[in-house]
Amino acid sequence: MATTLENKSDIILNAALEQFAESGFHSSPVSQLATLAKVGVGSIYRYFKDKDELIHAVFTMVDDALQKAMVTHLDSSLSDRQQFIQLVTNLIHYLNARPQEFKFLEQYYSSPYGSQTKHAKFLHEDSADQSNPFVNLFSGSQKGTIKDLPLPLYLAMTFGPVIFLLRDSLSGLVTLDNTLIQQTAEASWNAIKV
Amino acid sequence: MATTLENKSDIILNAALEQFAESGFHSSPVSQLATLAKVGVGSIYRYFKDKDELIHAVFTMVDDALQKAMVTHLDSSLSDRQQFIQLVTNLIHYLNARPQEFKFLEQYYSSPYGSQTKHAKFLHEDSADQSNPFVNLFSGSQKGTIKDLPLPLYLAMTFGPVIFLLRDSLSGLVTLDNTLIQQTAEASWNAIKV
DNA sequence: TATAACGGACTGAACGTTCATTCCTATAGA
DNA sequence: TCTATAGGAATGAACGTTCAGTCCGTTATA
Repeated sequence: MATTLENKSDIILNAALEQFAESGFHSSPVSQLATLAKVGVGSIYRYFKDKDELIHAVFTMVDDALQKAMVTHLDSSLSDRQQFIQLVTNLIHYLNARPQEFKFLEQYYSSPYGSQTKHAKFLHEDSADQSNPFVNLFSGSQKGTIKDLPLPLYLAMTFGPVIFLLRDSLSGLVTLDNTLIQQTAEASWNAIKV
Repeated sequence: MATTLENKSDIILNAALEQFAESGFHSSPVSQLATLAKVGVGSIYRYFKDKDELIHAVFTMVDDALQKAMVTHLDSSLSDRQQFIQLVTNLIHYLNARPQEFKFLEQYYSSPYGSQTKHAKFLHEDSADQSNPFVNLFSGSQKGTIKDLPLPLYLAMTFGPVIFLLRDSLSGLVTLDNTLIQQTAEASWNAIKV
């Protein structure tokens, strides 16, 4: 028996991502999610307690993939500068190619759902995790390669501009070509380097 | 005869701002707005065609005030560096003191409502407006004080980090004291200066 | 001045619609 | 046949919007 390529729960999650990104949480009736997923309404409630749980599950799926994408090719043999630019570049390329994921995250974070979740990850437990290449990078201040600034400011200078640009790219105001991506990564680096 | 301090339309707008910031557009029934504004439901529909128009009107009110706040003390006798830092500082102080305005704007921009509106202002008509101190500032590349970069990147480096930090401040992850504000403004400046 | 009629601002109960969720029937696998 | 899974019509709650009636300041009349 051939196993289905995706199990039903994943089919629902991906349909939900598409619909949420397109129409927003509140203009995405469960009935419509069901139609898009080619599934009965009832089936959605077999896999997810309610619509809220479904939204959180989509977030987890999207966020996990993003975390992985961010740190690819980020090995510690590279200079701090190279690592930083790699990270920013990863982030832009990944999200710019995935407007649905980006729209979903934007919406999630600026809604009651994401207000708790947050990227608090970086500000708390992870800070102590020495195996996280991301955290290691920002300890560069001890090596004298980046300024000694509060962690939240590193994060703001790294992610803030990227998010802003991605928004503009998504709405067609900007074309995020390789030149612009490189300029962005370097400008951010200049903001925090010594 | 003493005129009322606020007319009814303003009372409704302010109540709506408060409620929207607190609960989001979709968890703010018109009936609740009416209660908060101490007004009958019907009165809201005397001043605004429907809920959508009310949301857009709140945006206009908030955005106008923000635009003004941003360019205070921004006269062209100051150096480009000083002007830039003044602008970023203005922005942070203003919005950090007004969580409702900030939450509302965040929500508005990442919703179907704001997807059209956008800050496209800066990218289009205003670009030619020589009297706008904001636009003048970014022409500094011709004077050799800031790098020659695409306008969208200036905007991203200016507003991106600020928005990111304000989010963290709002959720209590960061305290935006004067030191941090100054560090932020300077880091952004370093990103774009020659 | 005293009284009556007018008209626009205001109100909230009622309406129709939309939605999340439930529940019961149909189907497939063992 | 028995059990687990899927489906979608039915349900009831919540919402945006309407509108018939009320209120009250102003104007006209005597």
